Amino acid sequence: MTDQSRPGRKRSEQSRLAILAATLELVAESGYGALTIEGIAARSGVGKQTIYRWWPSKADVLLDALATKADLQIPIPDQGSFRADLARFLDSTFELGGKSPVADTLRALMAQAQIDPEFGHRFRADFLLRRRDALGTLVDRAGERGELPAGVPPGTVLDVVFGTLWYRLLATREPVDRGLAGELVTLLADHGASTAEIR
Amino acid sequence: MTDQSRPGRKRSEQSRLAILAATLELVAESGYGALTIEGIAARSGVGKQTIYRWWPSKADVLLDALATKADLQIPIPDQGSFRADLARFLDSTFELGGKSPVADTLRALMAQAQIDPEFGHRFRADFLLRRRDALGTLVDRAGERGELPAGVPPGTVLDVVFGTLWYRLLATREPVDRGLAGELVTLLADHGASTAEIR
Amino acid sequence: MTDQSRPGRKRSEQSRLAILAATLELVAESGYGALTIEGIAARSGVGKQTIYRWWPSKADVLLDALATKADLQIPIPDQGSFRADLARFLDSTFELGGKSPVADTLRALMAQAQIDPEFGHRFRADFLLRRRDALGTLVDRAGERGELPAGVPPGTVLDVVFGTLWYRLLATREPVDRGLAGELVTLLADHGASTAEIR
Amino acid sequence: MTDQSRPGRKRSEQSRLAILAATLELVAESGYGALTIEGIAARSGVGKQTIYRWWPSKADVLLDALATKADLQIPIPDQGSFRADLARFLDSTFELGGKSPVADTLRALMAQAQIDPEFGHRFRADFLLRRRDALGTLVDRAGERGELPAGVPPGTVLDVVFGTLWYRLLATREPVDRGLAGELVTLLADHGASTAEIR
DNA sequence: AACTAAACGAGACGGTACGTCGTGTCTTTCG
DNA sequence: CGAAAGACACGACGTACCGTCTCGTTTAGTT
Repeated sequence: MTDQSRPGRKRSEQSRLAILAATLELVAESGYGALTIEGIAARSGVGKQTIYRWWPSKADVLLDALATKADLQIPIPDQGSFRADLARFLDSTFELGGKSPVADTLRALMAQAQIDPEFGHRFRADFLLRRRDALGTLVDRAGERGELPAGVPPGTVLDVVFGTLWYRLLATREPVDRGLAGELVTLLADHGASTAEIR
Repeated sequence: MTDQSRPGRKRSEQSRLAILAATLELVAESGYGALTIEGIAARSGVGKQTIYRWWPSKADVLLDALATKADLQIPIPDQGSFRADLARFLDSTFELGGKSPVADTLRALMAQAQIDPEFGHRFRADFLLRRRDALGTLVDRAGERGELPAGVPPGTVLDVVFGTLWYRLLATREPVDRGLAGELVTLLADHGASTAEIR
Repeated sequence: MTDQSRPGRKRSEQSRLAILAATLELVAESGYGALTIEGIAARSGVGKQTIYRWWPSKADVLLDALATKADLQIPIPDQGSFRADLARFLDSTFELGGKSPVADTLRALMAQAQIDPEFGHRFRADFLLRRRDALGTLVDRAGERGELPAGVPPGTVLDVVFGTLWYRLLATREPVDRGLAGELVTLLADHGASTAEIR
Repeated sequence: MTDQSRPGRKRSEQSRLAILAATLELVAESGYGALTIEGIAARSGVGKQTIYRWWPSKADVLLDALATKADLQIPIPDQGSFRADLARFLDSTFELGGKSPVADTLRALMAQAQIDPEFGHRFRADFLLRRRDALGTLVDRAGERGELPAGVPPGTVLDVVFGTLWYRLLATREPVDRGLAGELVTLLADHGASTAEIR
């Protein structure tokens, strides 16, 4: 398969982990703006070439570090109602991504994705789209059940949810927490329900 | 005040405009990632010091260039209903910021605001908050009239609107156009109305 | 003795020759300054370790290549007179070392001998001294016959001969040919003879 | 002329001297093989660019350092006889170039001239040819007076002198001193004279 | 009109990081 | 166990920009 046994020394898992750990440390200490390949190599006791061999940019290292450290798996709940499913999804998403170390990293990655187009493609495909698809499953189910707000396509519902989340991260820096989750649920999932009740 | 007549040569408006023009040209040609103070100085035929004298960073130059070229003024409509006001606000906002040269610049500035904290403060205060406050006026009026969705504070309405806009710019790269405007109006302004009508 | 049958795979003569051939090719194509162990290994289809195992430096590889390709044996003539012996020695020496591919290599080796002291020792002992000793035999014989210029010790005669040769190679880049050979013979071997004739 | 006043900051003489001094120190401490631009910059407290701006290679820096520190001017004696002039020329030449710090540097430069063809041209034109021309003046004068060995063109006399000097420096590492000077005078300048006296 | 003060272009400066190349070593698989 | 393949830590390369600092020049007030 991909793991075919070739001649030559194998990739050092020890170096890989040292690089990812050093990257997170450095970002935590001095911020993404001060992150350099040179610095990662020095901190992790690794040659620069070893980094360039396996990652195309420092942002990719950071994305890998984030994915390796924080398990970014997204549970896709199925509790019968969009209201409940969305609430649970937002709670676990905000729990993971709303707090300082992870939130800071996400901000930096989204920023770098704007500045470096090649990384932008990778970030969208490997990270943003995955999470979007996870929520997309919930929203599609809700659509089939008629639980979505009228006149708003499913894709736009996704944009509203993730947009609000990212806007708080990037622009207002207000907390991304249960309060916001509740308000989004109210906006997107309660209306249909209450309308139904009215009928 | 600031315009006090001091001895010495005055700031050269010609240089200022050359710098701003060169900045926009360079971003359009090669993207923000390739923008350098060195390059701006060379393109505009100006000494580097002249740039450092008047702007704290290249992102500030770009923000200035954007503000000088594109009039970023936001009309604050008042047509009696939130539905109409929001629609008009979104139309003029998307008209301005949804198209390529301006949208690219906004992306870059939002990115830089994440990476350079000092610029981040200025960008939020000088750009993001101004636009937020403009919409805030509409939303506050709507709130007094009871036109907002129940259970969603005004601030969150703002987050939803701008969040969705920015998310499309930054993450999905789907068009930010009248279609999206209509959907947001439906989501945020129709519900209360129809509810009111039902009653 | 050295050829004793030891356990393990034997040194590959094929690899050895491929390395030496690749070395000469690369020097001919791009000059000694561009010669690298990495390049030799790539060109010859050999692992770097195989080179490091058998030669202490790239200059040693080149010296080996030169010795293997061009037979650097020096005939030591004995025709009864210093004049005739020196002439023949110089002719065969210049024939071999005065022309482009060999001369270029000799220049590079002499250069490297200055920069890398360890190779310098080997180069002097294995190459320079051998040739010097060959001529030394002739000069010693001439000394016993009283054919050397008065007041010039045998060692200095050697320095004059090889010095002039090397100086043309290294500094003036003028041809090292029969003309020069004749002039050296005149300078070093004719004087005593003509003086003898005058008496 | 060349000193035309151009706009912009002037070259820093302080940096120039610090670079040249650091270069000589480093060569003296660890040898030319360990000399790096990086090291010179670090030792002299200068940016690397400042070195690259003014010298094309580290060998050029070293040549400049040698020329600036040791006055390499060559007095051209004129005492009426080749014998006396040559003796004086060799004495002052050997005095300057035969001793350790200068001799080591000369070895390195001659070596680098073989490996880097571009530096080779400069070294020959700026250093070797100058010294050769100085002695050439003496030899030409001697030629007009009939003081040169018969059958040996003036250019070859120069090759013999400098060749012997360089050969001792590069190959045998025997001292380059008054003894050698005397022997060269005997070989090249006594013969004609004594022959003349005999007649 | 002379003087002072600031902005200007040009460009050298000390730095930092870049991404690449080559070194010599080590590890793995194959013959 | 030699030899290919190739990953590794290391160090230097030469370049690009950074932000600062002279320079000599130009342009305004202020004496």
